[in-house]
Amino acid sequence: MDKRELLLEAATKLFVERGLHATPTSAISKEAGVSAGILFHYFKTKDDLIDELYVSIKKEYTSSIMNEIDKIHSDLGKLRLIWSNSWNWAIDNSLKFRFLLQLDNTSCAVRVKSHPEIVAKYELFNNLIKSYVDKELIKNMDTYFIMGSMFGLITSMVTYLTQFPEKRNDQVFIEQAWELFYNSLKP
Amino acid sequence: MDKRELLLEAATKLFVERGLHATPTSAISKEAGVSAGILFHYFKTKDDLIDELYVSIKKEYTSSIMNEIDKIHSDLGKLRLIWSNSWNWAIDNSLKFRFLLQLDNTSCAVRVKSHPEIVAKYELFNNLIKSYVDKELIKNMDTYFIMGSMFGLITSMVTYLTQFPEKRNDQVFIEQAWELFYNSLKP
DNA sequence: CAACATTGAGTGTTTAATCAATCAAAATAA
DNA sequence: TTATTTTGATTGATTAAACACTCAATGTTG
Repeated sequence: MDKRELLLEAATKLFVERGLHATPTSAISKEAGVSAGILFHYFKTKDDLIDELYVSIKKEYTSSIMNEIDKIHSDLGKLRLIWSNSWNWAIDNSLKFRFLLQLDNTSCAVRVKSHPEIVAKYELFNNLIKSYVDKELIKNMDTYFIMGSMFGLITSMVTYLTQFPEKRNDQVFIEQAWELFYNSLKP
Repeated sequence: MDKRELLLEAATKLFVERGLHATPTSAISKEAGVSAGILFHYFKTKDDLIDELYVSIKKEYTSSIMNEIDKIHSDLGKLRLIWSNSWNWAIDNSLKFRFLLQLDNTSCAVRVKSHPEIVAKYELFNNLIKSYVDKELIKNMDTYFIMGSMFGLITSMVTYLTQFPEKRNDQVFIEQAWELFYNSLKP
């Protein structure tokens, strides 16, 4: 198996479990089952590994948000799909999601928080929101504020579902959470 | 001035600016303007310092939430005060708030995330929400989910206001943000 | 064989934590 | 009051361990 990928996976796990400050590169290579030296063959430095890991996960997440969006035609349906894409990805990839959360709140750690591909995905989403505002489907507020509160609600939903996993398939809960989200946006 | 306090302040600043993994104890004592050794006079280990810092900040935050709540008598007024107490504290103490965010998303780092005093404050808040649910003032959902989404929205509001500080005194924005929050909770 | 992947012992540096030595101030004794 | 002792705060040089990263040697593949 691809050792680079093994290293990234091991790093994700350990960074989330122990934090950046308590995961030496030696622990990462050990967890990945490879030699200590090979890490520096694939990543120039530990910080480079962190950067690349962050960017690759963020890409994966932002890509998943718009998944199958073209299959839905109603505006509200699209919004609901984005909502469910978001929290489903976050729960199916909770380690990766928690890694993002951990790093999004430091000014440091990741030197490259934006990346053309990621920015483009955000722009796509932002434009969709803008069009919804124009159609008066949602509140007329700064679209970045709207995006932010959506991510805030998704984070809280993921935190909650991580604590109570049985609720994930509880249709009543899912419906209520969506309503909570959508009501916050309605004009 | 109290050197213990100086150390905690310096640590907050550096942890947020550089992250836990990139702030040696020597940097903390230097920033605080004290000797390297004194840190270990006040805190047994670096991890102890992190723990104590987390608990003290969390206490401060949870205490601020209910500030002057007894001066307001209407239910909705209380909820709105809690909302504004929360985001005002977070913005007035943005370093401390970002430190909390940073650590709340790691399973590690802080070994003591709960503390009787903190838990008590949460319970107080939780009971208030419960009474609101009973009065059908807000949605009938799990109160912990409601609390969580409130913190999610506050976090996003703080992130936004940090980026656009001029909005803090924009009454239209403040009103819209409150409405966004309250609409998400209305039955 | 050539090119690249992989190893793990080795290197120099940084780190948390210690500790003997000062210092200031308070408590006690004369 | 003054002299003496005790206490705890404070220092910074020191230490032992942990760390990121290197590299010569070895393996693998086409």
